[in-house]
Amino acid sequence: MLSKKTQYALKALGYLAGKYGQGPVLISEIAKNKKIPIKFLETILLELKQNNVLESKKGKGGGYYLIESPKKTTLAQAIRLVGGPIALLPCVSINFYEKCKDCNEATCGLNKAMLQTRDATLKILEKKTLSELIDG
Amino acid sequence: MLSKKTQYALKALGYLAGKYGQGPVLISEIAKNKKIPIKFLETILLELKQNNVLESKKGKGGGYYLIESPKKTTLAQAIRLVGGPIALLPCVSINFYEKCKDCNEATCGLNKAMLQTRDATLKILEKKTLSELIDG
DNA sequence: TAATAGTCTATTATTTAAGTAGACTTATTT
DNA sequence: AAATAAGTCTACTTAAATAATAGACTATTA
Repeated sequence: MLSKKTQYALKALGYLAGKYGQGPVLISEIAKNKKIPIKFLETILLELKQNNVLESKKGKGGGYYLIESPKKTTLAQAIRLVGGPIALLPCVSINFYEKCKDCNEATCGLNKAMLQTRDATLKILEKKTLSELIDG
Repeated sequence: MLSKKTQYALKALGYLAGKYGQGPVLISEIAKNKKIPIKFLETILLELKQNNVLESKKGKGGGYYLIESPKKTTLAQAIRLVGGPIALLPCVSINFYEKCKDCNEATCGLNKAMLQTRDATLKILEKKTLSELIDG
């Protein structure tokens, strides 16, 4: 299961995808529409900005907005940006890999099963983009 | 990512699958071989017993063992038994379903994407059984 | 220069993971 | 049959990670 943080990030990105090209969007607007705790959302958006997905503008008329077209970012990329592993186990994670303490990956049946599910999941998440998160 | 508890449960079940039909196995033996904190493992095995997957025998010569052949339990079932959701979001989980606060599932693109990944994952995990977790 | 809106730092709450202590049960030994 | 050893079972405590809150600070616009 994705963490709350990752879920909120995807929701927020989806909302911003729907407003792409229309200028900055207020944090408070995103929070209200997507029912996300505003202070938590602040830190998430800031992190997405530091990862060069979003840009922000301060002061009146400010807010956050997508730097690139929603079609340029895949869901797999978006999930990883906020620290969300996609694999079900660390030993089959590409970006959050950790070796198992107890098993030999070459012979471990669990590793094999989880590798297959990871590949199946990635096949989908690497095809879909933020543009598919737009409502309607 | 599966919780530690779920990961440990799968490891332990795999170990017991390899010893199926050979009588009770000590908690301490499983813990040592699978590098699982023994007290944490105790509670996990107890839960699996209460869910009618394992049986135990107390006293000297005691321990835990699988009730049924390893081929009878799928990985999907095993993961769910110890409270591990398989889906990436609550709104697409079969056993841990929760409605989203902010979206209409019929039109939500995120919901749709996550449904697809869940189905792809289940397709694999419902075919594999505990017997495939046996080492070697 | 006043109001607006993002940025940063610190703190609190909740959940999950791990560890500890001891009671209870069964089987073996004498 | 009683004592003891080997094991599970129950309750409680601590630690770490995740989630949520509060408030001061900085930049921008009008």
